[in-house]
Amino acid sequence: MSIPRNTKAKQAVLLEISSSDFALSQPEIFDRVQGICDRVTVYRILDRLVTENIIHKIVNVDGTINYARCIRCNDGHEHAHDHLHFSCIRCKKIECLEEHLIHVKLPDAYQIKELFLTISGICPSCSLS
Amino acid sequence: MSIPRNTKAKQAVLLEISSSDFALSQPEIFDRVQGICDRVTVYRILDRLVTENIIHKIVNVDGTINYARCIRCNDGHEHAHDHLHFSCIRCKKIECLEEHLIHVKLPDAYQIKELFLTISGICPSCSLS
DNA sequence: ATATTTAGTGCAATTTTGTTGCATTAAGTA
DNA sequence: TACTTAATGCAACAAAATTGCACTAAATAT
Repeated sequence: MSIPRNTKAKQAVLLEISSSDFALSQPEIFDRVQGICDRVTVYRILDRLVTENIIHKIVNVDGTINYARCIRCNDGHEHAHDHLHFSCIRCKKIECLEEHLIHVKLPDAYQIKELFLTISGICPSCSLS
Repeated sequence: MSIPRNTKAKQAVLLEISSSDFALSQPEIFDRVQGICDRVTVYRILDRLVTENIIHKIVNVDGTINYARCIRCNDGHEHAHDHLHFSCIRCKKIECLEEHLIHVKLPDAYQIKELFLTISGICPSCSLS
């Protein structure tokens, strides 16, 4: 297995994801690192960060893919994604609600790898306006 | 509001979805009704079937969108999607596990509309091989 | 500090997926 | 059988993601 390098583009992408309080899509990330690198590079960096267990991939209820830094991903260890995501249908933002862990019991024949619970609705800040 | 018509293409699409025991993607559906109608027509039929509450849209953990006939959708009534989907990472099939209903309590500021719980892993038939 | 190795990048081309406009067709009803 | 308009086909377009390949630059060794 190859040794990952800490490039300027990778740092910039990770910084944007880390400093956002909601999950970002590839176009949003590319927009925020404008000038730093190519569009294709953003795709490749995101793929690598996911396989390195540094960020995780969240699919919105409309099918758009978003990326967020997972609190428990910081150590780069293998882990299960077993918490809740809230997907606002108004502002389209996705929040990780880490405190809500999920436990589901299925028949033994099912080998569970990850849990993805996404709740769609109106988020608190959109509820106000 | 316009009155939906029961066209040959619509029937064919619905038949494929109904007779499959796992959720199908647009390309898979188009493949199975090959010759019956255009690619664009399949997109439009799927959209209509979703708004008519006859089928429902499930987003896979890899972002691909799949369509399935929901047991409780048969009457065409408005309803919440609050059951579990199992997404096999090997065969890529999605199963609806209707018997597992989910109840989550969030702070009042969150207005919940729909719940999407998708569990990824290896399905029983892939476990055997 | 310089050379070496190869992970990472940029660019162009391509593929896949989904959308839109408009003329034509056909399902349901009168 | 004629009429209304929902639905379709086709072509063009747009967006999103992927691939190949030559080139660049991190990280390490010298």
